[in-house]
Parts: sequence; structure tokens; C-alpha cells
Amino acid sequence: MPELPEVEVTRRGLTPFIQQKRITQIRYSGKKLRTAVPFGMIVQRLQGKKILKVERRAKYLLFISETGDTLIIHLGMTGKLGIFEPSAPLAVHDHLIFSLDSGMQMRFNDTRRFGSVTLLTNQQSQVMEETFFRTTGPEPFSPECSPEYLKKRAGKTSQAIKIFIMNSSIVAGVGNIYANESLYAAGIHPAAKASGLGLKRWQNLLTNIREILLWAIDCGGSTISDFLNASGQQGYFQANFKVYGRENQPCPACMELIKKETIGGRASYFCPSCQKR
DNA sequence: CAAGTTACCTGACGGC
DNA sequence: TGCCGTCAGGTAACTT
Repeated sequence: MPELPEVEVTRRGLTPFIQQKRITQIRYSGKKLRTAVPFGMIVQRLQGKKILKVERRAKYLLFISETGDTLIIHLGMTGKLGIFEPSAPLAVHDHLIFSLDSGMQMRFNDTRRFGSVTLLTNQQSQVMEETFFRTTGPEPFSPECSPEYLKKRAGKTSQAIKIFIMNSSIVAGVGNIYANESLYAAGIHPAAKASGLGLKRWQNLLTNIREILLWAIDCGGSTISDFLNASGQQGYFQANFKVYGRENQPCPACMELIKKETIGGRASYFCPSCQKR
């Protein structure tokens, strides 16, 4: 499910239910996620503690406790975090349940278990940047993520532009859907060599990435099969897809049929006429 | 060392 | 109806 917009929509949806709330009890399915869940440590450090705020870095959600401990949750492909009444029946793939002193529960559900849950004890954000996020690239909205930065990182690489912008160590948060849509909006072919872009085209692409991510956040994210926000509602940005999932349908701009090709092992959709190498 | 491949896991869907 | 192969929003550990 989730790329940057869906994670950000989840963060915003959770915030009023989580901020300044105390965790009273934590339950765990016992299933291994992408990595082992440090459940004993999570109970020991977070039970009885208040969550001060929920932040986002790349596609990770950061729950910062009053003691400075930080719970980091990644939603993987099918992860969802939602707020429920305790009386609501549990779902099949609910893995973690946090009971709060508000009387509500936050539940982490993840069908494919590609998500991850990590606990960093007493971490300042500066320390996390140097450790947990040391290989994570800048946020796309940060001034650090400039056309000059991207062009410099692209260097002489032979990689396709689409693979390059989906690389989380280059820029955080751009996954397959928004890479496809941003490249379409910028008129750049997904197989174009990243090293071949001049500053002007990098500027254009970056602007489009930012605009599309913000637009998608405003739409509550994209629901392809199963993304739901913290209140269980679908996003509707998928109604604005111009190329993603639209193989053999007409390009909205020129009516040429959208093509689908595999680039870097991922489905890539583009208009062969509007998008230039 | 850059770049390509595989693995992690469940479920939906299409073809036969 | 059901079996089988393929594919899916992500990431990191592999191999080449």
C-alpha cells in the first residue's frame, strides 16, 4: 500500500487519537514481521508511557514517548494502522494492539507481514539520522533535495530515471505509483538515463514529484486494493492516476495508448508520445 | 562497487 | 469448482 502520501495521511489521522495519550496495554500476535518484533522491549519501555507526538521520516512512522524512546513502524506493502473501539472485533492480520488511556485502541494490521516494528531507546532525532536513517535520502520537500543535489547524485549512473527516484537513499518516499505519475507529469520517459537529465529537467521533475505527493496527501492517499486511513476510510487519489494501472487506455493529453513495461522489476506505465528520453 | 536478482508473505485474479 | 501461475504499494540481503 503505502508510499509517502499514505504514510503521511496515516500520521495525520492518528495524531489526534495518539498525541498526549498514555499506552495502558500492548498485545501482540506473536507473528514475525519483516524483522522480529522486539515485543518484550516494547512492553518494558512503552507500557504506561505517554506518546508525545507522531512524526514521519521517509515511509516510517515515529511514535515518540515521554521518555524519548521512539517506536518506529513501517507499513510495508499491506500494513495499516487504525483507531478502534476495544469492542470492535479483531481482524485476521492484526499483529499489535495498543490500548490507550482514552479508551480507544491503535491496531497494526499487516496481511503480508512486510511491515516492521523497531524500538529505539532514548533517541534524539539527530542520533536517529546518523543511525537508523543513515542510508535514507532527504525528504522530497526539504531544501536539501534540490535539482543540483539530484543531478550530482545521478552522476554518471547508467540507471533508469524511474529506478533512481525510487531509490530511498537518493530521495525518501517515492514508490512505484508516484514515480510513474511524476514522470508522466514531467514528460520524462521512465527508462531515460538518470545521468542524462539536465538541471532544467531535474527542476521540472522535482516540482512535479512535490506537487503530486502533496496533491495525493490532500486526497487522502491512493487506495489500490486495501489502503485505509486511521479511521478506516479509503483514499481517492487513484481517481487522478494518469498512467498507473492504465495500460492500453488513452493518454489524457494526446490519446495515444499508455504502455506498460517492466523496468527494474517493477511495472512501469508511460505515454510513449508525451514522455521523452 | 554498481546494478541486477531474490527473498520475505498472503491473497486476488485469470487461464485452463 | 479448483488448481496453478502471476502479480501486488517496499526494502534489504544477496549475487554478478
